[in-house]
Amino acid sequence: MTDSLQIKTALRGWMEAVMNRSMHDWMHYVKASNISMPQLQVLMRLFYRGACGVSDVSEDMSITNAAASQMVDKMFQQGLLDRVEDPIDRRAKQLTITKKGREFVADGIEQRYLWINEFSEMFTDDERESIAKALTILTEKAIAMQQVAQRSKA
Amino acid sequence: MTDSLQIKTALRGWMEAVMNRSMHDWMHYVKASNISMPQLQVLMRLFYRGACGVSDVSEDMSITNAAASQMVDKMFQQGLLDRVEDPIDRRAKQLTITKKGREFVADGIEQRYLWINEFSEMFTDDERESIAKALTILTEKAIAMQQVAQRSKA
DNA sequence: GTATATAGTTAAGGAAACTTAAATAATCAA
DNA sequence: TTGATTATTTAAGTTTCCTTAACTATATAC
Repeated sequence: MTDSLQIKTALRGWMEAVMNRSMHDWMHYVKASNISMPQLQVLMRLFYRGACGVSDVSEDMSITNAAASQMVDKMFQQGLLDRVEDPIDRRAKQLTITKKGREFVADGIEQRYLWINEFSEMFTDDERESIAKALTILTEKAIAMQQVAQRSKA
Repeated sequence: MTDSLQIKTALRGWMEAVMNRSMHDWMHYVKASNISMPQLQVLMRLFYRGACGVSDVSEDMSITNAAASQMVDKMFQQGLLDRVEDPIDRRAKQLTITKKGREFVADGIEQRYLWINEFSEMFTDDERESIAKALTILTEKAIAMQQVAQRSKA
């Protein structure tokens, strides 16, 4: 299990180095726009995980349904998301991200990843190959794990 | 430059898969406490980059000095940071994170990284070795790049 | 020494994100 | 069909974050 400890340590080190910067960059991106951090959280949920209802938002963010409803309404009026009646359960609403909302998130990702371009130039060819390979394996497993987690929740 | 593209893609894939989860986890951790997201940002700055003045906080967060001063005062009263007069320049204050503040951040990191422990069990021994090696190189360079960026700013 | 710039604080007020409580409307269970 | 549950909304009010404007105190330039 020494190997397990080694990879844990390596992962933590890497995450620490990169997370702060990334979170910081998001906050700046958000501040420069007229979208708030909580609103970004809603957009991210819709961007990455697709349509959901108002109460899914409130659950995701640990706020009351009332708060989620108000926020969603504001975002609807700003054209960041669409809100239509669920044809199957007419009490519920289906929220989907709009083109404008999707572009906001995508541009944020782009901007945050500018440093990746710079960063990527810093390696030798040997390093590049092994790093790309390692990251690919990591990413696959991370996605797999996330899917399992989501399925077991539903 | 095809190799450069490959590593860029791999990095982005990894970041996308993992960053969201991590940011989401931070927000939950913060919401469960009585510390706000902006306050966490201040704590993170002090935690990772050490002591600074009030105007460094306002610059870091892109808010006015007045706003920073108010927030710092609230956090001081909550015992999250210390605020003493700078002996060299008596107009300025030196802000440092307290034990309580440091523990809050450290516990957040711990909690957020629980999944890393689970995640780390998912690899074969071969994978572990190459991944740990790759991540170590990545982390070194990331830290080096950050330090250069900070020095060029000062 | 006087003027100017810099670091921080205080006051007043606005906008946003919450909360609880009460209401509406659709679904489900009997 | 009646009663209970569920999804969402609305209203009223609180707290936090932030702003501008005015102020204090120290440092710096001449």
